Amino acid sequence: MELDNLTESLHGPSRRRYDDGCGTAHALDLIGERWALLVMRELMLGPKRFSDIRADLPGISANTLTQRLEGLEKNGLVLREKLPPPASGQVYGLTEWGHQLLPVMGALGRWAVRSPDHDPNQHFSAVSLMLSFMAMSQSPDAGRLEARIGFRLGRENYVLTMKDGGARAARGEPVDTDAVFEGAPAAIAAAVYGGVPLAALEAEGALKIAGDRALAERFTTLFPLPPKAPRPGTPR
Amino acid sequence: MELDNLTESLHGPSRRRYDDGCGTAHALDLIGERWALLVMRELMLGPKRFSDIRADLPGISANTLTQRLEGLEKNGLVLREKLPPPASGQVYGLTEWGHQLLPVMGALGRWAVRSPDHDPNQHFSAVSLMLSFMAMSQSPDAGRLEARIGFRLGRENYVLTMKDGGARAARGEPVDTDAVFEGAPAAIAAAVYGGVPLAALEAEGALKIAGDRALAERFTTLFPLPPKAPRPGTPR
DNA sequence: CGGCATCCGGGAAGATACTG
DNA sequence: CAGTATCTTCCCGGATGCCG
Repeated sequence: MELDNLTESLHGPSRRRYDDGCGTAHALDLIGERWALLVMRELMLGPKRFSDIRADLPGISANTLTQRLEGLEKNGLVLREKLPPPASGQVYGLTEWGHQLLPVMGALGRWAVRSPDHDPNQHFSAVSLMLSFMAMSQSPDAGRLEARIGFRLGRENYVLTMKDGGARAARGEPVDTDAVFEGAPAAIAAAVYGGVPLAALEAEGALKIAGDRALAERFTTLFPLPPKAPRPGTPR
Repeated sequence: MELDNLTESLHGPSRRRYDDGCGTAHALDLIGERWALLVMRELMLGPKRFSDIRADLPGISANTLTQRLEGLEKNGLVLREKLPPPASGQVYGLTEWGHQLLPVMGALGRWAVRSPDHDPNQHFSAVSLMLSFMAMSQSPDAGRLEARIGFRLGRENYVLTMKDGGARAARGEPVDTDAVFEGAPAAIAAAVYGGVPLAALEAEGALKIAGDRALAERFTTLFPLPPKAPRPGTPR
């Protein structure tokens, strides 16, 4: 019996997976480890280098990021790509299937922000800010604005195209945009989700607006957070 | 410095949470710990006792289950309810907000079963089997069957009501049902998702069918698994 | 029986330093 | 820039035991 335990602990058939045929359980085997889902999030708008992922996920260690990327690649969600010679180096991108996790992440996020403990005034990565706009524009009460909004978020620039009550973000220089936000993602999140007035953020130099300022002002009101769940909760 | 580390480890502001304003990250703070999502799953069709949750989640330790239930209760997802005097004891149920995680879990599961590594011929809990029917009936290619199917799954009995291309499961005795499956959840999963013929399962005594047998046969073909994602994956 | 406290072993995650 | 090496900390799982 001791021998059995030994051999099982050495190369057991299932070390730390849920042995469960349910799809949800399998999802946890795929992306349930710590940081895995946030790594996926950072790759949702295009491939990234190791260092950039790490910079956008403050708190993850290089060691852990290496392990997560290895695991996600082994599971068929992430691809390691070599950049063409001029910009030598390698980046990590999502497979088609991996990218299909995007709407699920959106639904998960919309559910989670109803938490009484959720605080939008915290760190925001550039990608998570853009994804949050896409996710919240799927809400029933999404604005019907049609516009192209640019974002200069330090290293990364994005354009958000709003059309037919939905929003779609893409990396790229803000050209042909109606308005441009420039600042840290957290500052923009404070304006849109935290209720901080644009003027206050501009006054302290956290944010700069270019283009149609009235449009920018209106943009900050487009994504109302869903109502919080009651604290004590009601039985069902 | 040692002192700082000590005090921080004792009541630090954030020991192992992601300090991230993004909704998806907050979701992981709520339900990202190991087993947490599966505990939620087990409560989706009604309150359960500690021991029953544990019995349906082989592999979880009593210790861990206690911690998860505490955490989920603190986060406002789970409620500890006292049963009325006759059946003394206590059960754990979901709050309204906690129950709203159901469609998100469904989407997550539908995404995950496209994994090349997913194997439906494994352990299935009674709840996860019923939830899988609800999730898969939301697929675009859901059958248009209208029927009431009963399930006798050991301790727990359920009725699945199929209507308007959707399925809804509820605990309860199979009464007024068109057909009844009786057996272990894994056996029924083998028939529906694993492609094992009903007759084979009946022959080995793993399954019994009552009522309209042709309907039962047809039921097993109603939930085709989505196509697998390609193994090497294509870049996007 | 239901639930919680405690101890132990193994392994994953975090911090730091270092290398090609 | 892209990781690896090493060490420490802490979480998870198993076992046992206590208590209502």
